Amino acid sequence: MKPAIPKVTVQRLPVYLRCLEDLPAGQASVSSDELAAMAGVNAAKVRKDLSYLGSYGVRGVGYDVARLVLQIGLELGLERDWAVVIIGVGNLGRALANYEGFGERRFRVVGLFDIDPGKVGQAVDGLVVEPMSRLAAAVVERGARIGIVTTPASAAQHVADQLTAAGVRSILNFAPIVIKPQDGIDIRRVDLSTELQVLSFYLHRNGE
Amino acid sequence: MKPAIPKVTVQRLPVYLRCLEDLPAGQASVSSDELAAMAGVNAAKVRKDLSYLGSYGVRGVGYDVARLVLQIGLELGLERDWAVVIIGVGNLGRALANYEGFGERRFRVVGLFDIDPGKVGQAVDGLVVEPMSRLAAAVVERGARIGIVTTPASAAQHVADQLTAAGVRSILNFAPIVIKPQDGIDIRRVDLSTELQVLSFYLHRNGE
DNA sequence: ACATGTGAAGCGCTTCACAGCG
DNA sequence: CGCTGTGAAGCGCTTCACATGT
Repeated sequence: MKPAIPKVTVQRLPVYLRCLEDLPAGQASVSSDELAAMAGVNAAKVRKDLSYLGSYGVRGVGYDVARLVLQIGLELGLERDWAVVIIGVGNLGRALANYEGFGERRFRVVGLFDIDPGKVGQAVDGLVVEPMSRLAAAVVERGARIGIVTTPASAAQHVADQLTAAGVRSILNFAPIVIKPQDGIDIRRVDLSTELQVLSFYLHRNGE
Repeated sequence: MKPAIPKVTVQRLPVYLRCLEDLPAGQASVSSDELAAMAGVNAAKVRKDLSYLGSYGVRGVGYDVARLVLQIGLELGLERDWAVVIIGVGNLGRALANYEGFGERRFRVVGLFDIDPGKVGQAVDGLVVEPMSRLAAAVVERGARIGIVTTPASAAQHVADQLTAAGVRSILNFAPIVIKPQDGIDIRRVDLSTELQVLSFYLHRNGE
């Protein structure tokens, strides 16, 4: 059996994919050196990462771009659509609902939900905001497997539990709190304020 | 001299800080076990991480909450204001300009810039969108050291170079491209679509 | 000749396990 | 006794260096 792909490699695959798509249209082949420069990593890492997908390079030449794009897409499960629901239609939820980058990768936003009756019924990017009472049924009907949480911190754990109960298996959490996943549920956290604090640490340390 | 704090620890400090602030108001002390449960890590990691700050725990008791909050804040450079500029006033840029979470940590948004003349002059969260021609002067005048890039991918590298030339030392990049930093410049990337692709990988791998 | 693929060494972080101390 | 602080072991990722293959 193929060895499991290391977590860090999984996180870099989308980066490589993006770099490959940014290559000039006519370029059929790419070397690990070239890809490494684009992705901001070193060449050995590129080769090791790609080797987990199998041997798709040609010695003395490089990697076939089209084949590599296909293979990374297959590995990431991008050959199919993924239905996504967004919970919390504040500024950030609205921005994500409108974000074109999701559609490019076949992530379809199939539902927007908010607890605020004042927001329910509003149209956002072609969807109508629905009440939380509709969440469970909507997740099942529309086959959503991914939920994006953009609620305030105070609501995030409860919302994640509701998503999980409804059948969502993966959650992208923008709320500034650590959500405790139930068994088998995969949660990724994006904390905007944390990112700035990390930058601030290094500014501070470097004498600012 | 105090040993350098590992990168991974730096990334966890903001999480601990948030957990400490979420404790009940009356709670003066917290154990590594309790903090670990809140932060979603194990207790040994908490103790090791906090030991890099110095010895602020009391054996048999735990950590003094107020003292730890202060100490982490000092380490992260949060005792002062940080001026931040945002480049690219699309949906995401607008959402970030309105994001209250930055202000809580004394990150002040002091400028919004966009290349689109149609956006220049618009008011967003108390600020007026300015043209790119004002960027360099504004960064200097207002002492900005952090830039947030929410432009399309095609503009991001050029914008980052302009920010760097103007005196910004750290960049938070939301554009879906790897920006090459000039020497001494610290760049963090937040790629929303990448996050979903990582989730998709594990869904796919787990049989969906 | 040239670039991949890969054992093996190197490195940093995680976890263990217990000494140290209130 | 309870919980922190920390050497040391364990583990996974990175990087090297070169054998491999075209």
